[in-house]
Amino acid sequence: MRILLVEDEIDMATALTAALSRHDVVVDHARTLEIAEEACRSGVHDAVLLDRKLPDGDGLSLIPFLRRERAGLPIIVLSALGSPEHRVAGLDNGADDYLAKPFSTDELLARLRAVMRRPAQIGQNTVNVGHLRFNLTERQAEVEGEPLDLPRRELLALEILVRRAGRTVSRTALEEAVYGYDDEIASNSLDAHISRLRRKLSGSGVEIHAIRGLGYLLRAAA
Amino acid sequence: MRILLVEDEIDMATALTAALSRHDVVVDHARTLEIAEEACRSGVHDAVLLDRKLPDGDGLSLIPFLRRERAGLPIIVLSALGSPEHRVAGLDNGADDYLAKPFSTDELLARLRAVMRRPAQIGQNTVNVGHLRFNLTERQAEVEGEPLDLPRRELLALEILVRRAGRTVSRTALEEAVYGYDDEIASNSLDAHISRLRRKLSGSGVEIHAIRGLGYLLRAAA
DNA sequence: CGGCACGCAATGCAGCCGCAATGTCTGTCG
DNA sequence: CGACAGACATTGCGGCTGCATTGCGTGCCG
Repeated sequence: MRILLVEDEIDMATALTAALSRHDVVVDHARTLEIAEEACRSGVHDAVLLDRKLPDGDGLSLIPFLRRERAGLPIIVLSALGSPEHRVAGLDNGADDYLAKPFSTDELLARLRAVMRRPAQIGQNTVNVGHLRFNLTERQAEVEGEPLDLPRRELLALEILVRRAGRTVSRTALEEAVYGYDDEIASNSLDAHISRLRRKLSGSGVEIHAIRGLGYLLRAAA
Repeated sequence: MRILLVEDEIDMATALTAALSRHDVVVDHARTLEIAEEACRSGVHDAVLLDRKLPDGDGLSLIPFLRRERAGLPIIVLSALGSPEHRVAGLDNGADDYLAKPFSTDELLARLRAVMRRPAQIGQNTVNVGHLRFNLTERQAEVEGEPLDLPRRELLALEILVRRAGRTVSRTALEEAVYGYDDEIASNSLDAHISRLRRKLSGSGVEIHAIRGLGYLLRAAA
């Protein structure tokens, strides 16, 4: 686990870093909003711990940026401003949790864990099923790190199946995704693509089931 | 928004219900773990507020059940036990947030909002009966997490039975749902589907009763 | 021109489902 | 109380539909 700590007081930062390190959390430290923005761009962090009183503004003002950059990134506000009004402000500005200083390190860690265990890969653009990983933005599939080159139609079919992994996808929905609206296909060529996909996915821990009369369904192999 | 409040102190419960109602939150109140379990099965709630000291045990013991029943359902623990150790215990038992009494209603509401805006609870339009879970939007049945693949007609029959779980469904209503309006069936094939369904549902804690002359009824096994 | 993608058709196959035969139960009536 | 009738349960069979797979031919691209 690697987190970004946005905090200007050095003592606080070093103490927190030490405490978190003892629990195998890697901490990157940013002293200002500006540095934090920069650090966040790397996209390597699993969560953000955010102080409010910073040299260049209120920590809360960073949240919209974080949400735009990395929707779903857990954000916990750490602040000496601990009144209910402050807490509400923090949460309603988009933070996932708000912890008033002083706090116990154990509680911080527990809240980190709580916030991290929510359904991770939503808002994130890669989906894992079995040993298959599918990057939705780059439209790239890989099996156990090995990139899997697929022809266009098969890729499109796999994409929609993966997007709705574990749920049945109707045949028409698949056809729409694979062929688009323009050219309608009057044969079983979709079945052919599925067939080839299956072969290429054998051994990836992923199965494509046919639900007779309803469509197809992709899921992790039993 | 509709939430389940698990709390045994009547004063606390009524005060909370009143406060939440003013913000358009519908509150269902359960006084014990047992009642809470039952209420949760309906699957209508968007979040759970959980007290710890309950007549029949620690509220935390309900969390595994909730997670099994409705993964991703937001859970906020409300407790007079407010030490860091207690908080850590609550969070590490699977709660999404932990709020020590006394707390401000505004903060509770803010935390509710925070916890609810997390990856839009995947359209969980799902009904639980016994160990059977039926996802109405995806038309997918599963028993204790294990997906249950059903052929079309059986699935349609199960769907309408589940939608009206605990109430009898007339034979004609079933036929309409299963066969549609077009082709009328002149035999007992519906009975056959029910029969096969029953076999596949054996051990799922669900029974399909025949109400002689009236129709069928699905409910949790005794 | 060689390779790849893909539409298409042919063939094979599995399983769903309608159907009917037979069994079981319940309520009613003589 | 016994017998019958009607309703539901269960099971096997078979046809037919819909999916799987493969091979071929065409067109696109390098």
